[in-house]
Amino acid sequence: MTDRPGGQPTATLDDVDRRILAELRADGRLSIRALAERVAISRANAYSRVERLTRDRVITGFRAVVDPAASGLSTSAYVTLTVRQNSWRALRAELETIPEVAHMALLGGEFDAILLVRAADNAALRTVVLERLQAIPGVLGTRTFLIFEDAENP
Amino acid sequence: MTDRPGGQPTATLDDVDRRILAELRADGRLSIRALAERVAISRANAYSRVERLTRDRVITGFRAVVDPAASGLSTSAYVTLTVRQNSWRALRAELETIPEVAHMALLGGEFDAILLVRAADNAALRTVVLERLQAIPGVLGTRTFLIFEDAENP
DNA sequence: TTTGAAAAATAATGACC
DNA sequence: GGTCATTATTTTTCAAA
Repeated sequence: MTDRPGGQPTATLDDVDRRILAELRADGRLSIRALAERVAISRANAYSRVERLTRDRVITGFRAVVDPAASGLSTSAYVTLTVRQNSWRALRAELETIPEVAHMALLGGEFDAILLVRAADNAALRTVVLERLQAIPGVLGTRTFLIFEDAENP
Repeated sequence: MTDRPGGQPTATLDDVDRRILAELRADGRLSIRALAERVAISRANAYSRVERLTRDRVITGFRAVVDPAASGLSTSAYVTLTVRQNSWRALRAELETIPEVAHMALLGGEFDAILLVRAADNAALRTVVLERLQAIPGVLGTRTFLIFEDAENP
């Protein structure tokens, strides 16, 4: 059995665990009662499994999903980065200070990294790209792809 | 005041609303009590505001965040699509049937669309790209960018 | 909007099978 | 793992200011 960076052993999830995760991804506010009923296990079992999954960092959090447009973020874009070094840690730390960066990924291939950026409007997007991203040491270039429409799967 | 597709009027969010959204994005399981305390409003006020934000679809759901790697999805990639027509609705409907597609976006620029794909392993990713995505009518080509590491912001 | 009160549901724990 | 019982919290609604 291998270990993950967090130190917890890589749990082997059984079918019940997977069903619990599916239910909680669909509705993170399910009560333990309702969860246990849907997965057809006891409340105590549901309780201990959710606790274990949370402790082992399989479940990393519970979040409200907010509609970006409805909450004032009307412009979204994917921005690819070409960077000089392999200092992903430093780059990531830098990117985490930019609230408009919703998701970041280190890539293989033509682009070194790609960012999902959500901003209030085109001007704010422009500011993020030109004044924040291109100001980061090591960032050699950016390309911006405006998002016309997007959706999560579920 | 404009209307959004859903039919609800575009709510003008005040500062209290924004603080509520920030708290619930950080912890979607905050009790109304704790939320009211953190935002420094009454329970009744917190209750009615969360209800309104949910009714107006500013809050679109509550989800558990599951670590893809820890839950058995060890390979992630961004896959760009070049598509023939502008039938985004049909394409989107097709993509929604592929569970490995976590996020999809219709783009402007060199690529027509981009997908965040999370699969069990490289073989599963290959199957998704070659047998599911390239089998969709109208999809002319794909490019796959493997993700070495990724993170949400918060 | 706030505060207080109160009923119903749920969380959380422990004892025991 | 499951079941039962118990206590603490929270939700949810209502009334009053």
